Amino acid sequence: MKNAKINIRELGLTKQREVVLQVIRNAEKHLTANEVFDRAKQLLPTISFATVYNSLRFLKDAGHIGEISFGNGASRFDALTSRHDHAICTNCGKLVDMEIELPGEIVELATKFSKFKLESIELTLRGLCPECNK
Amino acid sequence: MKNAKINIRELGLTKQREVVLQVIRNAEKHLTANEVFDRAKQLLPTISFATVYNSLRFLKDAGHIGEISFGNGASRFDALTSRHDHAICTNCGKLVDMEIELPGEIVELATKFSKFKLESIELTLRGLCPECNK
DNA sequence: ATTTAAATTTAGAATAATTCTAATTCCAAA
DNA sequence: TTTGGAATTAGAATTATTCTAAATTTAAAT
Repeated sequence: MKNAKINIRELGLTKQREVVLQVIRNAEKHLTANEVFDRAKQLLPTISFATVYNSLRFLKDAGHIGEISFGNGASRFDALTSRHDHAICTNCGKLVDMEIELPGEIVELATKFSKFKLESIELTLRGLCPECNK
Repeated sequence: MKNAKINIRELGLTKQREVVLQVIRNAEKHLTANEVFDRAKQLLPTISFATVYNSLRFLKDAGHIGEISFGNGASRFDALTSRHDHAICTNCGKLVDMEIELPGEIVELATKFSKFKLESIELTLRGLCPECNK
């Protein structure tokens, strides 16, 4: 057989990028770039900070991960399973994933209104998480 | 008559904060903190950068302005007229306000799902703006 | 096997964005 | 007036992210 070797570059998954993706997939919460770096370094001690950022961008552009960002502090990243929404606590910053089914008419309305070619759409709820609301 | 003088501090509107608010209200687009600073300085040359940031936080907490933030670059601020949504171009960063009426059931669902005490909820559409889609 | 060219990684510097600090000023109430 | 608390100022400090240039890795071509 010819060409038994897989061209890793075509898939775009270098060792470093794979590690970054694993870290994010295995995380119990949404990590910042810094946290991803710390964990990635445990798996691949030579990985550099710049590579983590490069990988995050690459993985995001490739649609493997999502970036969530609010007015405060660093962006956080999550594994993209499917379309989902977020709730963020205005007091402690706690971030929660939500699965809300958006009615088609809402999506249509937003697309028409903005005249944008839609890539993604999400709902963001801000408020107090149960702990902060006590 | 007693107490004819208004206690400016109770309203919270110092000269600086008023200027910042004016700048945002009069802006033809969504400004970054930096842009707000530049414009505020033209109206009130002694205003400092820190004060702009403090004022932005104050005005935001008071509900007079909104902060919009994506994974890239600086936050942007807009005058809060009423609840509204945003579309952001993934290519050029163009930011557009939208007025989409969210069905009550969606809001309810999100509130129930997250168990958060709701403060605000908004829709964010990402995609290509008409110019970038050509 | 070797060479090549392009992409990627690395380490650290540089930049951008935001917050903090300490001294000063402003303001309303006493 | 004096006073105490809040706000402002200037600039330093911190945090977050991107850039740079040299070294390395990779797949394809020789």
